[in-house]
Amino acid sequence: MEGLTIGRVAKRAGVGVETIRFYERKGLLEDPPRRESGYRQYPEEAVARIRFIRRAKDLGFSLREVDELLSLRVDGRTSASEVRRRAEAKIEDIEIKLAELGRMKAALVELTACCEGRGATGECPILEALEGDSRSGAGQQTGRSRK
Amino acid sequence: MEGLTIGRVAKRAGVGVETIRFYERKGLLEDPPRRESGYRQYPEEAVARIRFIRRAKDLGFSLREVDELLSLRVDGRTSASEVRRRAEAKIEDIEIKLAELGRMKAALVELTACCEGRGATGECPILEALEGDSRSGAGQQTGRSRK
DNA sequence: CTTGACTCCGTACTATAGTACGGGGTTTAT
DNA sequence: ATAAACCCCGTACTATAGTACGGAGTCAAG
Repeated sequence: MEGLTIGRVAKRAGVGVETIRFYERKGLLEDPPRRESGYRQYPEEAVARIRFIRRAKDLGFSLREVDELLSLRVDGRTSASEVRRRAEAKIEDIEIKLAELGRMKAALVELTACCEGRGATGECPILEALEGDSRSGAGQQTGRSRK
Repeated sequence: MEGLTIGRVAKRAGVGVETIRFYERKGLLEDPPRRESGYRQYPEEAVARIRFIRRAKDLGFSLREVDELLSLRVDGRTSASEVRRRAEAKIEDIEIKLAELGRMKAALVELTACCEGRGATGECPILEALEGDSRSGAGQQTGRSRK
């Protein structure tokens, strides 16, 4: 047999068959070749692509954003400088997420340390830890953050 | 005036009024005291709490998970060791996210460097960068990751 | 003391990201 | 060669996270 069936791809990627068809409809997965019967035939790479989609989604990227990430390549329609610009924008997004996650982790670490000592914590220890620790959004206003 | 109105909280937190009522219904925000008229009166901290919800959500946590994070405190119903256990589990979740984001960032950095040089990139540079770079999920299987 | 902005509440609607269903054809293992 | 398992497609349904609506009451300024 030539290529993977949708079911095999689904199993390897840890998703349902319907999810793959859904991603295809959404344009996140290009339409794979078919055999005469109409059955989809996937190359091995499809699995990595789906795993990437899943991971990115769990990191708070929407499918639209994931698509943007996956489309970052130089081709006829997109120049190298354009790709570079877009990639840099994404890197910035990621750096923000990294910083936020770092702060959140620090707050939780502080919380576990705190748990060690006394028997009861305050109203909302995470927020307290987050505020006491460093200020970068809890203060007055970080600016317009609505889309 | 005593406390903030819902509209003021919304503006400061960068969300709509309805979102705050929604979070209240979901139990993410405890019901604030009211004045005789029925108007909600929020303490200053409510703003920080809402900002936290927003940030955590953007990091890929569901509202249920955010609630779990916010509920991590020692009180009558929860022992210190239990809180510690749960906090540690969350820290692990975060560490996974941090690692994934780090890998994704590295892939994008590689991509921008690549853009510098030649004029066109491969099929899907991000996935290529992710695979060539280090293997930690692209290989065989990281385990059952479906819920 | 009234007018415009704000709040109340319940209900309904929207977008996103899947999941499930069902009637059919196809593959494959026995 | 036949049944179990798999795949096709379109459509419909679900959960999550909001958004919008509308009629009524409240507040703050002129």
